[in-house]
Amino acid sequence: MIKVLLAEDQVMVRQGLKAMIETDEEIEVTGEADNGRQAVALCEKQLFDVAVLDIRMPEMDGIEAAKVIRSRFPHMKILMLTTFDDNQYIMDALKMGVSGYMLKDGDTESLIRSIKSALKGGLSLQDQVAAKVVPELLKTEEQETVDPTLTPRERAILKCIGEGLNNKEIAERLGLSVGTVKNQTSQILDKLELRDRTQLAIYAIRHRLV
Amino acid sequence: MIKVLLAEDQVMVRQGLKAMIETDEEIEVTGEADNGRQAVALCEKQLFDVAVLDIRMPEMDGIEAAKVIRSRFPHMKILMLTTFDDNQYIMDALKMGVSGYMLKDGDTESLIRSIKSALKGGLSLQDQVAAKVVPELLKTEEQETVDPTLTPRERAILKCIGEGLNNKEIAERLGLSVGTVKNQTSQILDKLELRDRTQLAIYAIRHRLV
DNA sequence: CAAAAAAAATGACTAAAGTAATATATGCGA
DNA sequence: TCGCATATATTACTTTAGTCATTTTTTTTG
Repeated sequence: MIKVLLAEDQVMVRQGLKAMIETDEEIEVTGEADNGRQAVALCEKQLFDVAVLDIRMPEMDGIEAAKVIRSRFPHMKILMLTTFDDNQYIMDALKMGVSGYMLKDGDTESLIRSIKSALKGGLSLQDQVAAKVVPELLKTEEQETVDPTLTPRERAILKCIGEGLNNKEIAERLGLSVGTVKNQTSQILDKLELRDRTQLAIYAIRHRLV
Repeated sequence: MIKVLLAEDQVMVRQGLKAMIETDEEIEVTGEADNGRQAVALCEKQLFDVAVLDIRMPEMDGIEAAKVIRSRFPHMKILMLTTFDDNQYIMDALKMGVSGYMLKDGDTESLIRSIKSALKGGLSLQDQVAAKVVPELLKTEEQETVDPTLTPRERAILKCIGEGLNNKEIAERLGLSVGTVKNQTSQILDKLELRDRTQLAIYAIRHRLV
């Protein structure tokens, strides 16, 4: 039997959710809370497999509660429940490793499916949520294009600078003289309209050369 | 009626999928292809709403096909279908903006749900896939902790260095003398066991001070 | 208030970075 | 093979960065 803790401040909604969840005979709601603080308190008295937490609650909100539960009862899986697909909340929740982020307007089945999936290590994201959050996450991944007028050699040097090497080390690694490295560096500075190697290192990192 | 293009090289599997999809009376498979090239060719003759593409196909694989379809027929939604939850494929697919990444072992319903969701702008990720890919995406987000022995002033200087300022500029911005900035910089280098400001800039960026 | 601690400044120095003009190779097409 | 372009080197020079010992100023605190 899967033991679920349900935290939601609106009693009607909570009862609805409870009934909904318990239509599945493998799941039982063995604890109910009005707010995050109560939820945490319950965790200290009883054992649960999954916590279903509303994001917005008085006293202690769902994110805070999730944080506490995560650290004190690491075996528990956490599903966040919300009315809004607020971007910042989603990120915060995902960062702390919740097992799902559900909109309340979803159907019965999907909540039940998520509870079971959570226990198997899955992460349930409703399609609308995923559509919003994945591009956001990918944004940091995409690299800006580096100046195409840079020669391969110049790129190599730029990469070295981005690794924090000094001219002597770069010369050794690339089999050049220190003077050449300096000259090339000047070239690169010219092309990229930057001033010194520190700015080059920043450029290299921001353009994911390193 | 939703028009679906189904590309999958194994005929048996394809027929199975087709039957599966067409249990829903709103959806119709109006095109079938053995490989990516055929799929693209079909798109040029017929109109489809959604393309369901197997990742691994002869001639032109699903990723390639998706890329072409994405650019030539941007109104079409694309769902990737795969046996394996291969990380690299997932990333590639997500980057090009597919509407779903499904494992073949999923149930009938979920594929149908995904097709409909795709048309509404949703992104379907199965729980196992999401559980794998989201932490991967978050990894780049999480900041490493900066050395706690740094004083606020030192942090400020480190941040400036990370922005590519030289000592004079830092002195002006923080209302210090150039000499002080140099001294402080030496301090920071000592604490972080680094050699020069270029390495400091790299440190600052990697630790998200800038 | 006065001693101690912390923060900021100075000056003198060395090392490294960056600039610029010029020289020397090295490869490649006419 | 000549000549031209490109890559690499050399040299000499200026500027900036970084070190260190020491001093001044400010802040803290007994």
